[in-house]
Amino acid sequence: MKTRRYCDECPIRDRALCSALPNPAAVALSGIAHFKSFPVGQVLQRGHQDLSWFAVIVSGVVKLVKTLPDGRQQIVGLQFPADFLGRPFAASSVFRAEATTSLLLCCFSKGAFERLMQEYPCLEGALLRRALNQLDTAREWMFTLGRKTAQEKMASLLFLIAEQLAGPGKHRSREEAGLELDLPLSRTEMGDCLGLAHETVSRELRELREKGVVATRGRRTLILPHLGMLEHLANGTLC
Amino acid sequence: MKTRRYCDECPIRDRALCSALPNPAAVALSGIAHFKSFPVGQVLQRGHQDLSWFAVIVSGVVKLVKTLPDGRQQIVGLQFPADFLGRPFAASSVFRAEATTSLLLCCFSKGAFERLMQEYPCLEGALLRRALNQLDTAREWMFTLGRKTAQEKMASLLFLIAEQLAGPGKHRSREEAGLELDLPLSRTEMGDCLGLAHETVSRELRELREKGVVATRGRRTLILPHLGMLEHLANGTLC
DNA sequence: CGTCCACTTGATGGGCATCAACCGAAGTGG
DNA sequence: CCACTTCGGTTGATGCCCATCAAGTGGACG
Repeated sequence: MKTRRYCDECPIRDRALCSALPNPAAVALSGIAHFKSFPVGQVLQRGHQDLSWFAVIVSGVVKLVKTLPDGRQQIVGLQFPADFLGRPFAASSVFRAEATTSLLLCCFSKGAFERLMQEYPCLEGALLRRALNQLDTAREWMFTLGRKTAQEKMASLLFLIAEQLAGPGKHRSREEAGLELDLPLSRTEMGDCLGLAHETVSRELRELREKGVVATRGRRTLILPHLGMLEHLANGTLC
Repeated sequence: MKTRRYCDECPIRDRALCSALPNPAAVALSGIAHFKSFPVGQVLQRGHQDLSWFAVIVSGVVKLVKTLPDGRQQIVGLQFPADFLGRPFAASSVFRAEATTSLLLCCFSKGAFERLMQEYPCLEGALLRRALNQLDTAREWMFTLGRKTAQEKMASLLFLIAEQLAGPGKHRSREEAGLELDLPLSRTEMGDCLGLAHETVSRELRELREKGVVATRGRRTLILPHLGMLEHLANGTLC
């Protein structure tokens, strides 16, 4: 479950937090890191409970969820490989964090990480850049939630997933036959991202299939023959 | 329009960025600061255009807006006194920033501020704390947009505004007769915050008035006789 | 082979958008 | 100072998008 690894083999070495640090800080960081793996559905953090670790996602996807006592749920963040997990400067987070796929994390203990932050202030700078990017992403998503139609929402989500999982440098498939990827979310989880019912997700996915923008194989495999079209649908710049 | 002031008189001195800095950094920051005022509706930043300044809001409210070519609009952020404006580490912002009230800003030139960030790394830490709080706020709002009813949305917005404008230490009114404040937003702007039509905002406001949770005087004055009730309505923990 | 669960598909209804008319306050020009 | 315009806001009528309820399907797994 808990192992040390050499950073040289790390698949996200080029994009993760550590890549943004000058050498001494990166080496110090690697000194306190441990790899851990988790199964699908593993709860990494309960809401309003304190948090004794930080981590970087090596592979897999994590959802950040807010739930109301009456059962209403909304996914307020998706974290992909190279993203940072945890909430510096707060004992707890108000959101629940849960693995939507099997997961490999590069973990740091809260104490050790914070000591490192004091020693190497550049770490704060690197975290700031990431936090600001997350903020931009969250705000873009607020538009999606508030103003887009169900179909535009679905297209937006699929496009976002495609960008993250098969983005620059990660060609999981031959480009010609269309991009192919494994969906890291169930229909219900997609609905929770978009403020939609899972039935609506299913229906809109069918619509997209009938439009030829999307194809599916099984429940979790998605084929995107025309990313440009998908992006236009997502942004309402078509029709 | 552009004046220097002594920080001692600054009404947000206790909460703004500068208050989080050790003395030398705070003094250096004050050295590059200039006060500027702007009228209602002033556009501070066009989307996708570069940004040559940073600022802290001294008084007034700023909205961050995303607009689609077809006219759909969503307010993705509200910035209140003591909040930071600007987007470090990016030449431009994708969002438009506009004053929803008359405004007083404490401005810094981008270059001078960035030089200061290199000299005093603690500045980055202070910005990181603020960015993470903004991120939490944005994510809470994503739940509101995705899963709440129109009435809960209205209650959430009024509660958020009340917290910001009359929060800890800012008693604008006698507590007994109910909290009283000036709304910094028009009906349409409230709709743009909530993903609602302005007609719906108007109707839900009437509902809240009829429930006795809210009273109004004129178009912009809001009276909140029962903040606790409002909070419960906002969170769906009533009914 | 049977059970379970994620997913799909259909039927119905409600919440909110949209369109339209009206109102009052603030500003404008004569 | 008053008619006119403008604009933000309110209220009503209508309809559509999507939630909800319900039933059915198929794949995964014991």
